[in-house]
Amino acid sequence: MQERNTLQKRIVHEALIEMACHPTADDVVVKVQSKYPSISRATVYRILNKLADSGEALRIRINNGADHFDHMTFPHYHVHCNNCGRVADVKMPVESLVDLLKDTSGYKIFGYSLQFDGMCPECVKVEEERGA
Amino acid sequence: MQERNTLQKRIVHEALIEMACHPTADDVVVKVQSKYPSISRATVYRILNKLADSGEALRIRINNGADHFDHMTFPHYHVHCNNCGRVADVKMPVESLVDLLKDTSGYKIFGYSLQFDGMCPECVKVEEERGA
DNA sequence: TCTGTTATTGATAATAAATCCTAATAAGGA
DNA sequence: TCCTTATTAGGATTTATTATCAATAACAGA
Repeated sequence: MQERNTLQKRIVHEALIEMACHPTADDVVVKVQSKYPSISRATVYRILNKLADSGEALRIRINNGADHFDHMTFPHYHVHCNNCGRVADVKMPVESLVDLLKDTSGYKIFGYSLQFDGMCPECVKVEEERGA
Repeated sequence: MQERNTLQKRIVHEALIEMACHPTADDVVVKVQSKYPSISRATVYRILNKLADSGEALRIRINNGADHFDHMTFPHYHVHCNNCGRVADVKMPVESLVDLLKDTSGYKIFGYSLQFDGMCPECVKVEEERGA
């Protein structure tokens, strides 16, 4: 038996899809508890992590604050307002990244951070040796 | 009197420059305390934050762990190894981002996150009104 | 050089976010 | 239905970081 389809998983995933904004885990807890008061905070965190790991959701890390989550529909980027803390989608083609300062979306852009996730050559090697 | 040039600031900044890796705040605390045992953890955090705010250092947020810091020399990106947790520089031109999967650097790239920091139109407006 | 102001520090308490722990629960195969 | 075990609830705990505040020390001016 691999993975179980629980009420909690369905409700959390559904809540994330419904929330068009970019909620923090805690936002999701509040939302979900309005429908299902007995759900545990740890459960919501666990399910959100699983969704993020499987690629069904995106985790957005913000300086000086909690992680935000985003139901993945299409590849896109995010702007974080340093003032109010809100996170919004950016529908900007990657190619124009270099023209950041000319952005006319109404956002004042101070900077950006790009981070790759993967596995370094050393770890790839170890993994391969273990597999072989 | 604006900003004071203290021994602590000099030592922390110097340590960050010396550390070619991408240390966490705690790594820097350990390093700095080897030279200057009485320095406080809070002081190191405070100074690192100031460096990051002023653009002299870069804060790199990693899933599931402490922030890493990087002495800024030139614009570049980072790879985080999901396996060992190490962070390394990526000297990849932005233009080739779309060709991620063809990357031949030896890293297995699973994904990336790009995040802008700035101020949203609503906040820009409020700021302007307050200033005027 | 001495002195006063105040930015900064050290030490520790406090906070925030997320995870761990474990008994209880319930999904779903037989 | 029963059994196995993945999953949950709920609180305790951990980890990273910040707040607090008295003590210290930069540095401008006398």
